[in-house]
Amino acid sequence: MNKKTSLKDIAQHLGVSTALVSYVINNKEKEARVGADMVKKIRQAVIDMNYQPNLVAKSLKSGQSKTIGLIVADISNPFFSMIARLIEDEAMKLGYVVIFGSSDENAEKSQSLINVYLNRQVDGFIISPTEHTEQQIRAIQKTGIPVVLIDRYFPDFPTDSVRINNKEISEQAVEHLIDMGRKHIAVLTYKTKMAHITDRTEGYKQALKKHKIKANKKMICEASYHDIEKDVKNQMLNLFNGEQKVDGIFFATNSLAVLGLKVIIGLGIKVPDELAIVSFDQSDAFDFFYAPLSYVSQCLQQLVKEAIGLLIKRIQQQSKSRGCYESVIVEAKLVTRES
Amino acid sequence: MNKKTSLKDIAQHLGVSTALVSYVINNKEKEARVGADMVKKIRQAVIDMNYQPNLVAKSLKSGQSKTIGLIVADISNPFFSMIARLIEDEAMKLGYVVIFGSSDENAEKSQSLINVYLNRQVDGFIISPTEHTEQQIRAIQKTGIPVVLIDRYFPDFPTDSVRINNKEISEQAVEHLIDMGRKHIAVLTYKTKMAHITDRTEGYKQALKKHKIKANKKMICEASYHDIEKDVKNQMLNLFNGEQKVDGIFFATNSLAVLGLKVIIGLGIKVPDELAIVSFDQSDAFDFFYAPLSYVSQCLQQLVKEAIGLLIKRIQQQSKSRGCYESVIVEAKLVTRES
DNA sequence: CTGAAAGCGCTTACAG
DNA sequence: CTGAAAGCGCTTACAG
Repeated sequence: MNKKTSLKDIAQHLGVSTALVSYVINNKEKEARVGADMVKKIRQAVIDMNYQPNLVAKSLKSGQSKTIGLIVADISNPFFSMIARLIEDEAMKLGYVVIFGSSDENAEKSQSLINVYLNRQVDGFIISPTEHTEQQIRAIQKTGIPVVLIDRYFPDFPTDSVRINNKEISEQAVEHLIDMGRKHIAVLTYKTKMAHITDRTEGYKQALKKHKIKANKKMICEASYHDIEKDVKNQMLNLFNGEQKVDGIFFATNSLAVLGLKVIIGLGIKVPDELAIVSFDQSDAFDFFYAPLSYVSQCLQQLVKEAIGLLIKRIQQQSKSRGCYESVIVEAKLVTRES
Repeated sequence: MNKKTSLKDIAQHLGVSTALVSYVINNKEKEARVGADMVKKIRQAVIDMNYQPNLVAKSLKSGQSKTIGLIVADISNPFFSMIARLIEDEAMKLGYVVIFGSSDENAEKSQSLINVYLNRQVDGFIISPTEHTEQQIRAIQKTGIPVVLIDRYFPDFPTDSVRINNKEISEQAVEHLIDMGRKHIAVLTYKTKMAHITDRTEGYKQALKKHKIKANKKMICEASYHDIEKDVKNQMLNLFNGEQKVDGIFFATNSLAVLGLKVIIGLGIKVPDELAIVSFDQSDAFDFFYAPLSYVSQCLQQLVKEAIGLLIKRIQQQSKSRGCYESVIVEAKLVTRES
């Protein structure tokens, strides 16, 4: 358990002040005009004594923890774990470490995660927020610690955010179904007020409108986050067992698509003959479906890159440019396949 | 950007020493015999001034960062992201935060993650290690910081570790295939020396031996981590296009199973008529396969619970019991379905 | 019951 | 070119 060697240990060992050692370690020997032989001696001692800086002390002194706090709905959801992975890579490159937490679509959990992160002095937040957390985000902003929303956002609320063009791409997706000759198109979405989802429903409506297809409330199926399996099942069964014909469906997320597809398989509905499908995002599962699904492809890599870029920029400019926020929209694209 | 209020601010505001405030905040007013009205005044000020402790300073002083460093092969792999999620939940409950990193089966990345975590003074490590990292683990142990291996382990190397009974459950899985009347059973596994995988191949061999089925090297297919898609494809095509009959296959992980199944589907092989299958772990994808797969189910929840439990125990007993390590084996079970 | 002070490991103006 | 010293925000023996 040989205690870790500190700056002081090296200084004592060499009979010099800690200041010298600190300068050399941080490669500031130039600025501090440390003697060349002193530099050599110190560098050697650093190696000999296997010195490892205590980053906690450094953080306390510098006020920078070099830590990013990540909050998503659920890190075990493939969509978010992929985002987490990409954030990790980008952050590491820049000398940051990522701490993560899952809010489970629960505003209280979100708040408690934020509190923990604040107390731990994270340098910045990347959050995919949950309903009713506007004030939490606002509170972070007030502290002056940068926060960038990713994927999800609040349209009436000024924040830095990075997301895709949900509405437009959804419109395109549904238009694709219409182009394939479908006229009775349903959508399966979440029961939520979050804009990234309602935008998708909006896009759906707009596509119908554009092509003069009358919207029908029954064709809009909503599942709650908390009872998703049961809800999807019920909604889908209602939809396909109703008197209303359905020959196309748009899934607003891949989790919904995975569950929805199961029902479709269970009902023995033939894709694409009886039903054409477009989904959001990819899933391993889709590859096992006999008709490869058409889907909306978001470039998560780019999404993350923009988010980290923006966050780091904010961290560096600090307190300046308060109250001036940026929205980055990454273009998603439609990949059409057999479904 | 109203600077955060510190202990000192409160003390000054009240005209008392920081010691008092510290005691009250940490609920040590009893031990320190702080006056009741003083306690009241301080508690009020803490609320009024919206005091939030600086955990970095606390860490520096206490030597405890209340942080756990998690290293897995790839956080975006569903197996690991599920583990991450469970670790997060357990850790949070205990007041710990988790920082994560992906080693990509690369010893150098693993080392650099470990270094970063050490410098950041994590209180403990949970690692699913990569090949050739024994010495890295050893080095952590030497520092006195607890490390628990999860899922993967080094058989000839003393560490705390939590894992399943890979060999026995694999033997059972293959025996199940034999019980179903299969005699020409292949295994698809990784090309690695890591014991959690080789144990599975051993279990396979043992099952054959027990039932007096001659082993055949050609039936053991290995894919490398780094070229998994191509390797699986080639190996599987070789296997099924060879003159050797194959009527059963055991997939050593779910990633392998997902890729392997695609080939099987591509070749139009009928499951279970022509080929019986047992896989490791679950996947969303399997639900879309026409014959629900039999699989080995590991209880990740329990795995994580044991791992965190062991880690916390080590953290608490600190330096004591050096060189004495524990291996916890969680029993996996075989779930048999149609395949 | 309360305060003054040292110290965790580091950085950085300021002297000399 | 180098050292002494203050300070980041906290805790905790030690006096009184």
